[in-house]
Amino acid sequence: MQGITGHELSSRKAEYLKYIHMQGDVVKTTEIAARFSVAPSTVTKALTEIAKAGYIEHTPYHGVRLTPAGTEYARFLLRRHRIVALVLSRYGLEPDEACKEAAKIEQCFSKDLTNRICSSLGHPMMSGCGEIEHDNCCCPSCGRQG
Amino acid sequence: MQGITGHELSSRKAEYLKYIHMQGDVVKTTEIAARFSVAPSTVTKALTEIAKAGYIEHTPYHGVRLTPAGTEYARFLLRRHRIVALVLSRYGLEPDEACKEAAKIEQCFSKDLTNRICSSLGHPMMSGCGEIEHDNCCCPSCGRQG
DNA sequence: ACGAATATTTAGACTCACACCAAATTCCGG
DNA sequence: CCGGAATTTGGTGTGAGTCTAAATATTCGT
Repeated sequence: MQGITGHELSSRKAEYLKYIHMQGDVVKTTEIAARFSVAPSTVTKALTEIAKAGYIEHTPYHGVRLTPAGTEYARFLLRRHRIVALVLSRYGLEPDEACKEAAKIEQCFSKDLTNRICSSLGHPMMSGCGEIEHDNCCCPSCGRQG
Repeated sequence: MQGITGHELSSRKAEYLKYIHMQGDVVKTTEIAARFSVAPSTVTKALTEIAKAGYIEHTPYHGVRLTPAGTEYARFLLRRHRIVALVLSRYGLEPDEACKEAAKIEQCFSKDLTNRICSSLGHPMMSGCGEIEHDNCCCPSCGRQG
């Protein structure tokens, strides 16, 4: 959690990781390919690289599963998404719009920036996108740790 | 102004365009290359493409100058930058930090999103980054037009 | 347990954006 | 008008993402 900058994975790979996290347990290549409307081979290549980065464990032909580092990273991605969506909702966007727009811009927010905003908002527990977990928030000034 | 989405130019080209706008009048290839620390040939290539998109007029060996469309686009880019910086400053970032961080994330903000935020903020006239011009704001609900 | 259908991976190729270098070209001031 | 400086051209390389076709592995039904 210390080392995360928020830019370890490209935005596409981050999306895959978030999806894997949301599905929980083992996720198959085809499932991801269908969800993102890309060829299975595209997913295999990305998965191989995400695995090389240490966020997932890839058992060829049998799917992937998050590693502890992957779980931590996915939680950060989710928290970031929700924080960004929450910010947007403060500028008049409806929850679902905020969520859609957040998905388009969240990849630009570093972990530090996310944490500063989170902190400034008083570590909110909810956004229009769902509950915000602060397990890995580690904003320097954050009292919440799990 | 009607057609701008905010994603017509890649972020790198948008930076070049903003720089050209800030310099005013004719800008030379070498000047841009020096400012961004890239080889002149890299700039020439980008300039050719920006010209093809209609935002600048490129007279080979003599530099570039914004077209009316380019001026309009650059103004949008500048307004977007300042709006984003202003938003960040509302979450505890100091003006210069807000400006730096805005530079990193602004390219993700579509014109529509920028306008919604601008509108929600009441079409502010200033940000830590400078004066915000609403000439081309054209937020549907915006009364300011120049 | 076998073979077909399905799922997955591998290999090769493409695009786009960005960058570089070296060579050719153009410009400009003495 | 000539040479140095600026610029452009042309060729290359990288990284991310995508695709197709072919190879390979798994799974399921009989």
